[in-house]
Amino acid sequence: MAEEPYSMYSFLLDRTARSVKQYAQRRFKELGFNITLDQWLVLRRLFDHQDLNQKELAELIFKDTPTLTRIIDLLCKKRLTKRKLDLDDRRCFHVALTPAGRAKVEKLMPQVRGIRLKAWEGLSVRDFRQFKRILNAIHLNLK
Amino acid sequence: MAEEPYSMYSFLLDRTARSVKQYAQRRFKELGFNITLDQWLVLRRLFDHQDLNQKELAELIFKDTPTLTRIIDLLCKKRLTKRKLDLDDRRCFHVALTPAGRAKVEKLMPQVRGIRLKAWEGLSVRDFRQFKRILNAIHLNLK
DNA sequence: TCAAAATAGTTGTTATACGAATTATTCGTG
DNA sequence: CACGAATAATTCGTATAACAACTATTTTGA
Repeated sequence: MAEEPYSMYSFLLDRTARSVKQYAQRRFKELGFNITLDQWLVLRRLFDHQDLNQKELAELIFKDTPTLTRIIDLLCKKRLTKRKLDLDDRRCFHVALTPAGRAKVEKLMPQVRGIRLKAWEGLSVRDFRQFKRILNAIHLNLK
Repeated sequence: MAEEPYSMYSFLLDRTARSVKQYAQRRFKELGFNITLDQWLVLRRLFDHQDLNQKELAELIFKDTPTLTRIIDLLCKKRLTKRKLDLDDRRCFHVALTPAGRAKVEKLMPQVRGIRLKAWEGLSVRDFRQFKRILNAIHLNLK
């Protein structure tokens, strides 16, 4: 667009984000992971941080609480996570991996790294720094 | 993550894409546009290219045909677009703006530009070129 | 020419996205 | 202490996202 140099950024951003998600989802399916990418994000965070409540978890992965509730519902149905009532604050649940959930993260972690790296082929660490800086700047502009 | 320099790119990408969409959606609502951002994308393309069929339109905005069908359904219900049967190929519909749809695009265009530019505050044309290059590279890696 | 393949669009299912409203509980302040 | 405000989680409604299956046409290739 001649009169508007930035006009396509939001389209490119959205398109590429969906490409990445779609590719990962397809590979997850081909490899028989039996979880979605968003479910993976939750499992991965729980692997590093045990005993988060849903609010904290939602903030970590930048999703709202209704969305997180449903992801946790699905993960609990798959017996990969469990909810534990916080006796000090009975409004909260603490979410934790089950042994099966922990085993799943350990098993999938190297494969997920491979899937993620595919997108970055031919790009450098320097590119990554630029990319990160710009994405963060956009995000902060809209806070 | 120490062992994996690129590990957060997909998270940042997805988070920022959602920030942008969410911000635009909020402003659309505040300004009483009464359409979604995705519906806007369709209207905007139809403004430049009359008489596309749904397949062509889907490719332009990088969505699949079921998703586009549903967006067009909503736009037709709002009387902003109409479907016209192609007599040469009766599998196709041509989609066009109604007069109300065209008027809406003309009215909203400058406001949408303002919304879009908010995200880019403090960033340069040079940043945009980098950003575009990297997004396109990722997208092409996953084709 | 005519049956198989390809194509445009729709419908169904599952999951995510987001705002609004609701419930249960806890906090803050008078 | 009490009561209204704030908070954590859930539920609801609508829209998008992806994929599979389906219908109706058109194209193809033997």
